[in-house]
Amino acid sequence: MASGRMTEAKTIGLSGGPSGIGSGIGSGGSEGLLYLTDEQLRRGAEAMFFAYRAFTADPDRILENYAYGRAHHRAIHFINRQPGLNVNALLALLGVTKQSLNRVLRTLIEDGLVEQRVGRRDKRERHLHLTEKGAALERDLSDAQRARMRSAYRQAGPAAVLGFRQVLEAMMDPDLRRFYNEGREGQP
Amino acid sequence: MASGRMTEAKTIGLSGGPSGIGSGIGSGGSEGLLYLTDEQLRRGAEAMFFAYRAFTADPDRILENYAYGRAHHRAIHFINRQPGLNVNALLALLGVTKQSLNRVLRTLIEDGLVEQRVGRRDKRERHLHLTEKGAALERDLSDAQRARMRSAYRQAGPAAVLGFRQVLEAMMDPDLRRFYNEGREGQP
DNA sequence: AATAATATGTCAGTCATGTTGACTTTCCAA
DNA sequence: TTGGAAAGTCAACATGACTGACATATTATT
Repeated sequence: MASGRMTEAKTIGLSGGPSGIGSGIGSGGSEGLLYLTDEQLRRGAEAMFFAYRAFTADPDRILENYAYGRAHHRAIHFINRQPGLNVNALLALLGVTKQSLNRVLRTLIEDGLVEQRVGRRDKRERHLHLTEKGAALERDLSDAQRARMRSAYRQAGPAAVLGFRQVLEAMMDPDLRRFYNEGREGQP
Repeated sequence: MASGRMTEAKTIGLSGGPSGIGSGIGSGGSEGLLYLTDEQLRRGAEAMFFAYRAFTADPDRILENYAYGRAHHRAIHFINRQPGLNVNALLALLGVTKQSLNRVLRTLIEDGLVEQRVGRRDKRERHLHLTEKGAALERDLSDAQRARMRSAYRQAGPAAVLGFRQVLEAMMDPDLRRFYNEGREGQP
């Protein structure tokens, strides 16, 4: 029982009217910059919120059947993406403390989803790998997540997808953007 | 002290090499659907994760100075967006239980950021409004968030922004998409 | 060889935010 | 007048963050 989402929670059904907050933009000139108005940006933020919720909902549902949560999913994702990475690297990607990661990692190792290998060059390091069992869960989770992504990509089309990724990339912290783009400088 | 993020947490500094997971796509024909490969979709998911983290980081930093967290931000956002909405409507937008919302809402009301007005037609309903103080915090928070969004939008350009929003919209749950689009069927 | 620094792991305590379940009060509507 | 809806509350609990302190290997430096 990891999450246990949405049982008492209400489903939608609004009532009120519109609001009208949006206003001018700081940086002068009217050269077709309507997409930069406060209102447009507020809408973008709201879209991020709603989309992210949907984006995490499918894997969360799967995780409920295990004793795992979103934190486990993230760890599994990055270990799958970069097999053999060490704990510090994973820590940096996840942006949490080692105490927090440790709890997650311990259960994954105990349950035989993740394997630690002592570093050859530096024996202090533990290199992380998914076991076959771990890889199986990873596939389950990312299949579920990809299903929604694929459907959204299809609906929006390749040009939109390109823009989607450009904006997301521009939003990231530079260090993470670097990691995100690792080994594929060519493709946009 | 709401969040208290990033003090012990590490900064980036990776080591390992690339992985190479991506594979074929389920749905046959090679009609320029390279953007739908598993690897591309995995990358999209990762981009969502990194971008969302950056997206919430700025308001989180502001919230640290108050006794508030992200949950308060979300409540304030929607009350600002749709002044006068009732508790049930807010519940549906946030997707949490009323007990969970209540805790947040109570502190916001006690601290004088949110005002409840008894419904005129239905006196059971409480319509929620931001006070001047609440509106001030909302501006602070959304200014911070918008700064990053604006910068990302500028870097990516109007065409990318259009695509960005199309993909996010396609990812949302239908009910929330309806709310998201409320009162602006015209504009894309 | 001794010492410092690094990588990892762990214990203990706290906090924010989510959850269930049970129950009350107020009020609308059939 | 009675049933149900909207709101609010109490209590208990889970998860995943956090801090601080400390232990153990192992590598790097002096």
